[in-house]
Amino acid sequence: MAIELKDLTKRAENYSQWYNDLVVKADLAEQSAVRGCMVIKPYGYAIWEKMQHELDRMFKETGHVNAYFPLLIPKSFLSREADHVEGFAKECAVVTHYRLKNAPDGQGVVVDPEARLEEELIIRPTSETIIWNTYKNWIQSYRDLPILCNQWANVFRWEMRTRMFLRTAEFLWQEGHTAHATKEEALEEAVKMLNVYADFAEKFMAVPVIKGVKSANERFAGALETFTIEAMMQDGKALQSGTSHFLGQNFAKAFDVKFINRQNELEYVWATSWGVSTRLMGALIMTHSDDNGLVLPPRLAPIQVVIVPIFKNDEQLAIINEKVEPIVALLKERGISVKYDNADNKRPGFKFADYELKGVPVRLVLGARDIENGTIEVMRRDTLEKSVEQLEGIADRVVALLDEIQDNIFQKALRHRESKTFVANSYDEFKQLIEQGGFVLAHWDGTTETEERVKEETKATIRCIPLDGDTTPGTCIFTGRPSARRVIFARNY
RNA sequence: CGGGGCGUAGCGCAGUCCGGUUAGCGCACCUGCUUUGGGAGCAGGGGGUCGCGAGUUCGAAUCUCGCCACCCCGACCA
Repeated sequence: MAIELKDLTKRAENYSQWYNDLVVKADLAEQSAVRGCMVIKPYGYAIWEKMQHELDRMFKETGHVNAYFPLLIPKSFLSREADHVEGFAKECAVVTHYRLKNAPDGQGVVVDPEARLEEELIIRPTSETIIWNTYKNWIQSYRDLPILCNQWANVFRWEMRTRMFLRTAEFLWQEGHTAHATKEEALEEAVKMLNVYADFAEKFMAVPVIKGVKSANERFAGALETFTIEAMMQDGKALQSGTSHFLGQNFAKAFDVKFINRQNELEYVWATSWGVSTRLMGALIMTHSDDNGLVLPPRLAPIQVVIVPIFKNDEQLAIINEKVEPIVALLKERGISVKYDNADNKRPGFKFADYELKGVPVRLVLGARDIENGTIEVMRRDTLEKSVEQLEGIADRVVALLDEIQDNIFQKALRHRESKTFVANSYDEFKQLIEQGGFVLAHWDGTTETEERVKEETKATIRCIPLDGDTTPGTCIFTGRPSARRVIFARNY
């Protein structure tokens, strides 16, 4: 991990540069040889696994079950829903053949032209189509509803431009796909899952989010309504961190999924879909990290506590080992993931810097001095503050400290968002505020046309129409026409 | 897909303009000794199809053409 400390501040000035140079090297991910795809290294994957674990638990608590659907989708499926195909057609990878053969010139292999597929297959950019094609066979009666399935999978979108974690060609995600007997129930489901996402973001990732509805322009291809959670990164740009879609009967109609309702009438099924992806890793990194590296929320940190011994020889280490053992046991008892790094091939200073880079929330240091005094050094990653404390009862204080860190980084991110959230009452004011970065609350006349014009002129888009907050009507900053309420504008990733 | 940049050891780079000893430097790696409370010091050592393919030339990391990949800005998107 060849990170020059003196370079970090400099790198932080250019966020993307920092992001790639520091975070990628911090054992999280690296570009693979495949265009726009990423390798997530073990430490980074461990963070994703923690996220998966918590989300999966929350999905199950809300009555969902996991299933798995095929990676390859017949091309014709994509064209069934008009908006959907328009939204995804431009970024689909297509499988055309099923066999290779030895090259005629003996050099390597070539695609066997004899093995052309009758119908091309699309590598799923999202699974609505193949899932609804399957649901058709699962649903006959209102008694078969609702279907509340989630899938953990990879998807692939041939993006023109990729960005590590935020927009890779292949990414990991979960996609929930539900089927309901009534519109009300489907809408309720979409909102319920939005709330699950918001809870996860705030309680586990310690990332404050704004829940809202997307404007027609930013809506998911094929949805009637898209709900979103929007987070603000440290540079003031917005990041769409999760979406939940009310799909109406669009996919049911496209795939002819009908059911007999209680009145013995044939009716189309109502649908939702919702997803979060490895983009959340990007959100986590870009919300909390500092010049020393990652800052992970304790609830998602693969290693929550690291213990570093300071010793000059084996005898000293043996004494420290003895002291550390019960601490490790006590912490594990309390469900804390703890690593005791007593390797003698790296010096303490190196370990300190390394675990900071990896974002380990709490570091305990124990040396001969502490053994003598019955003390232990405690360092918290969020503030980098060190304190010397009594060894006695340290496990309980560490547990409390982890909670404190979790809360502190959330509050810090919240304060940051609040300090960069502005109200604009004129277009001039709006342009100036957008330029300095952050969320700008402004009145909008509700038209796609206005949104497009503002985007062209300022690069800012409507991130969402918030579900909560001020609903006082006013006049559009751009056209002066009536506006129902203020919406959030920002530049985004 | 348009504009710009870049590709040389695991990582970061110099060398390229103006072709010419054995392709360098820092970090990392290996060995030894000394060190160990904030990224250790000294000594020695290993590691390269210079992105790929053609071409020009007595000679190419260096010049020409083609291709590929990555980064940044746009358009597109989670």
